[in-house]
Amino acid sequence: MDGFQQRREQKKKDILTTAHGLFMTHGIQKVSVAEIARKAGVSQVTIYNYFENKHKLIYESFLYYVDEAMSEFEETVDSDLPFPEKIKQLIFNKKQTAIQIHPEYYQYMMREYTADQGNLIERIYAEKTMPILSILLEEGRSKGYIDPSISMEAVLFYINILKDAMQREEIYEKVLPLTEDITKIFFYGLVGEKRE
Amino acid sequence: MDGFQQRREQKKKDILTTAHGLFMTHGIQKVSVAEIARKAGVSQVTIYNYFENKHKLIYESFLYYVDEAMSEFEETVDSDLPFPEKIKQLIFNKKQTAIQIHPEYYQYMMREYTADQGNLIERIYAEKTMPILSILLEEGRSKGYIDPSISMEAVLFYINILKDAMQREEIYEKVLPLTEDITKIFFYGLVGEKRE
Amino acid sequence: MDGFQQRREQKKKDILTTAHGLFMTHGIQKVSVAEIARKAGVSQVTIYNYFENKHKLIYESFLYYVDEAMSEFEETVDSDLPFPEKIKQLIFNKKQTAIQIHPEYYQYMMREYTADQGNLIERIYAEKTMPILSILLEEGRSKGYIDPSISMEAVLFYINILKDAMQREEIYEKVLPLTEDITKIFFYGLVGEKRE
Amino acid sequence: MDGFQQRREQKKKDILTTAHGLFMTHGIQKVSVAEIARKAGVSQVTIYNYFENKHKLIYESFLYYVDEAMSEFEETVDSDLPFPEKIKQLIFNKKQTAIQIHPEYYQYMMREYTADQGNLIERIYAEKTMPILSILLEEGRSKGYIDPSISMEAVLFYINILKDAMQREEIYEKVLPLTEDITKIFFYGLVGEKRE
DNA sequence: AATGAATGAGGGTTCATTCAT
DNA sequence: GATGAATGAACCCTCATTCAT
Repeated sequence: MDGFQQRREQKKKDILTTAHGLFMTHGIQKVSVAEIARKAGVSQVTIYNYFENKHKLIYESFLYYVDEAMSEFEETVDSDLPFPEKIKQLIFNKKQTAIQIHPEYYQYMMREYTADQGNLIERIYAEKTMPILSILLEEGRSKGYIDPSISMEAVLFYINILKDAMQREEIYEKVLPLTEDITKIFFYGLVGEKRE
Repeated sequence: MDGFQQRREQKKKDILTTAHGLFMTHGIQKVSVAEIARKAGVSQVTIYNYFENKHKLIYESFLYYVDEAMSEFEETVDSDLPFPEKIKQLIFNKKQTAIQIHPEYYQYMMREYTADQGNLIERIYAEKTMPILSILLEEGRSKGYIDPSISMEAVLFYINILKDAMQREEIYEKVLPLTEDITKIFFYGLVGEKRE
Repeated sequence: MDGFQQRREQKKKDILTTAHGLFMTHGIQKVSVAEIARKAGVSQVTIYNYFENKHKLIYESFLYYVDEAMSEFEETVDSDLPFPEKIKQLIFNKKQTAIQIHPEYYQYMMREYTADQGNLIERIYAEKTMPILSILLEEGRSKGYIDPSISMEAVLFYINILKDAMQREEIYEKVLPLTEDITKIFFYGLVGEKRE
Repeated sequence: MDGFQQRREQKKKDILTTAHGLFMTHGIQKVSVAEIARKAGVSQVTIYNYFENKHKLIYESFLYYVDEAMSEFEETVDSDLPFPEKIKQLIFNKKQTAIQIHPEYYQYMMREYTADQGNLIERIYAEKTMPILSILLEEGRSKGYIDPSISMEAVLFYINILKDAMQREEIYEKVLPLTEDITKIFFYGLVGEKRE
């Protein structure tokens, strides 16, 4: 990739992250292309040169974000933390964008891509999330942390919704003090750990 | 309330439910006042006569929805189902709007009312959800279903996120077969029910 | 039709004629909706309230124009001028919009409506122009002005292209002095009237 | 002209014909410089290097087209076909771009060059079309095909409008079966050839 | 109280044209 | 001389809101 290509790629990335940031803060529909352009320091038309559509921009910004999320996710799973720590990190580590698709995007993608690429999201889960996750859960099972009768899907579901909740600033702040309780419930359930 | 007032109230309710329905299906920002007016069979101006703003309309539509949700919630709690059934119903009964505030509204409210009424949602939780929920959880504790060392907030949190997930059509469909597993995890955790 | 309707109808007509006028002078694509609005003394949005689209506006403006043209045409045919005079009037009377569809519209309609309503224009010819014209030509034949072996289509074709040419300001001016010659050719051809 | 110049000239011609082709198919205003560049396989800027303006490009493309038309026209006139055949060919030979200026250009030129070069078109007629045509018509007269009392302008006018009509695909197709009738009218008029 | 009509402001998108390499 | 990148201006269109009846 030569200098041209590189600068182009860089600028594209700049626009993408600017857009993504704005989308996350103000929602997708409320952010105008003009605003993105202003904040990214380029002309509106430049954005169109790179992305053709607002739609496409959202789409690519979404993919970009998914990619980032996935590599972070993989990193955690591959790390040599003890299993419960990995789980905790997955759920509570705010920096981690991972696993879960942010509701803002989710809703947008669902609304706009129902027929065609609605399965896009399913594909991402099937091809990216699940494979990595299954490694993690296998580890959990083999080390006796996970009831083997429980399906992987159900576990993923819980991790997802927990992660999802943590993504929301307001919730995150409020439940941070509850970290211990939440983890406890996750591992031992409402009934609690009362084997003697 | 005389006939006039009644008809007025009725019309207001009509507009409210029409609006709410559209908001849930197409998102809040995508629904125009004109569309609501058309579907409710009134003029746009009538909507303004009743609600002053699109903002206010959303706001009232939100409150209306919360109220409905709460009475349904209360009903379940007050019923004489066994405790685990109540929990299941809370989480999986699709008809139940209850407890949880729909993400669409949530996001909107958060975005628009940050400073002022951001606490509105907190107030709803504090004044409506929690009191009812605490009754339910007290029952759970007294009947030995809940580890007493776990905070009510944490339990509410779980119920909330589970409920929240169930609100999303796509998720609901996919996890319905997982009902048993999900309940199991909720009561006994990842580790599973393996006492002595 | 009550007062409301009437005023509405009138305003619609105003916009229509304004638009038509501008289209004729500056071409269709060069005229912006904003310009029409300005010249018609209404807001741009009002135009959209009435016509939904620039496309639709053009379309209706086209139909409006065709209608006008047809009634003028009919009037001439029904008048009690002698046959050659009718022909002359048809061809040279500038006020007459008649018969022929203006090239500007023609091209636009053709370009945009190829598949669907491309036949729209043909339909207009078939259902409106031809019936009236056939009356005229029948008269011409019966009075010995027209060689009966010549097809009606061929005559219509000539009238059309002559009329068409007259619609163009620049040509009209230049050929007005040629009126006699042109008529002569039309009736007696290049070879001229040199019988016996 | 050296190799450089030649290649330059060739590229210019390529752009010109590409542009001309697109103009004829989609209209002048609807074709963007970007589209021409893409189809001609050059950069947009290259087009600007050669033509300075879209305007100028149109203009040159117009001249290019006129030149071609004229040489074809001349060829026909100079050929040794019998006079009526020449006329027929002039009118009906589709390949012939000749004499007549295509309405698309005509309108555009008229609209943009009204004051200044509006006479450009007149000049073309005066300096190019008429001289050639007059040769043809002289031939027609001398051979008894043309009533000498008819002005050359009037004849040119007829040929023009006939040619013009033939340029329009839709019309061409429809009147091709009428060839004989149209020619007949052209030579003998409506009244028909009824000398005994 | 209710409506049809009207509007200012703003959003996405396209285009002819210029800049920098 | 040729190109990829960038842009200001303009265009079509939508929307929440107000006016007049």
